Amino acid sequence: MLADMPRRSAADVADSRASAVEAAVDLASVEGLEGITIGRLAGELAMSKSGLIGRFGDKEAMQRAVLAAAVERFTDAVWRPAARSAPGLPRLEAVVDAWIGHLRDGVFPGGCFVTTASVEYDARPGPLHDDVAEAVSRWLGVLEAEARRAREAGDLPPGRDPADVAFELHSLASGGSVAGRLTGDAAALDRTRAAMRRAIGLPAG
Amino acid sequence: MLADMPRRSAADVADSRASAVEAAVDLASVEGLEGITIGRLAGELAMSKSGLIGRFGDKEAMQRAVLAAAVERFTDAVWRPAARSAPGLPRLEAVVDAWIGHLRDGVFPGGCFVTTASVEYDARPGPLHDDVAEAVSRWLGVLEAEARRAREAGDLPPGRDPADVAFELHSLASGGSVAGRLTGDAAALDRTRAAMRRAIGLPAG
DNA sequence: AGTTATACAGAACGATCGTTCGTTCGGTAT
DNA sequence: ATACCGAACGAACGATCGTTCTGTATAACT
Repeated sequence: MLADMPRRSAADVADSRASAVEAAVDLASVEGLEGITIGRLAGELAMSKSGLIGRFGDKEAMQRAVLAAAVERFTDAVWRPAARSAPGLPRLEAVVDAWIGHLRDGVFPGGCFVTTASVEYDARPGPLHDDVAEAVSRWLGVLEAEARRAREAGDLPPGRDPADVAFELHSLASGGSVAGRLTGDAAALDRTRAAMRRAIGLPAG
Repeated sequence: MLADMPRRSAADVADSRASAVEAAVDLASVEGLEGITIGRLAGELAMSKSGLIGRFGDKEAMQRAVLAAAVERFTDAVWRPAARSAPGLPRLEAVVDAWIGHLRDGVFPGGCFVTTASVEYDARPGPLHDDVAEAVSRWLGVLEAEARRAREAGDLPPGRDPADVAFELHSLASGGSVAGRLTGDAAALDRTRAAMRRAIGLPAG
């Protein structure tokens, strides 16, 4: 017997909390993690403020859960598909395509969630800063490892620092997504994709 | 006679309002343009909320004035010094150095102001969105014109689209500044500078 | 000197913020 | 059948939000 199992239907509970978090991810991708309001979110979910926040404890815990869910959504949309490609340069190429694709498909209604969160907390200390920084660092580490494998396979110039490659890919995707969305430049994602491919020595095609 | 001149000492009035705006720029570069609070700002300036907001009319007008001042500060720090270099590639090179330099020097205590504002308003319509978009578009236009001159001088590959170059430079600076600040990567600005130089065909040095 | 306009303080407005209660209700275990 | 847990509610808390109004002191102009 599982002594610490939830007494109530586990599926229902998880669904309720998970759907709240997913709605909050969409809202926060537009308004920012700091722009979330318990009242507004509760209104959209047709539940009471106290009922909503009771699931998390306090607002900060909710924000952290929302961030974690957004990272998960990004991983599902970008990393998981790309990880099916062969390690090294092919996988980096697939990452670029999935990355651009998830921006084009509107996986986050307000643009790249992690970028929004990065800007919100890059100059403000606290647990959320640390969470965002940890997520970005981990992603950069993944990219760097892949770039290193590509270099070892001879698919990148030997002088090219894998950490530089990772950082450049991230900067391009992050900055390009914001600028394109802001100015309404329809070609922005194409420009970004071409620049990212250039960064890993691939033809623009 | 100047019929519509301010009745009060024009210099004093301008100073008072200007210093409020400058303080607000510093605050907003950390907390965001949306994170500014009339109460907080008034407290820092040791004046009343009503006295402060009376200078602008309402909060949105104040935010627009703050944004305009931040753009001016960026122009002073980045464009004006670089514009002394010869048009084309030399000027682009100077822009890169001034751009990185203003980030390194902490011209904005919370990182690049326009990037913060871009993220805040890239998914939210309104006058502030339009102001930010206009500022970014103008800056991209300046970069593009310079890239075009560089290409005409034969300092850039003929196949390279000047708009692509401008967009890539902006993406790198914007995204790199945020990621570096967030993760505390001391080498981030160097990486960004190297990537920006690569984007205009210059050696990393 | 008298008049006028302005800058600012102070107080108050309704709204909303995040949080904390006490209560109710449905489901599970004993 | 009883006890209990957890989810969710409605109501209220003090704090703060942006805004408005009123009074006043001061500077500028006649």
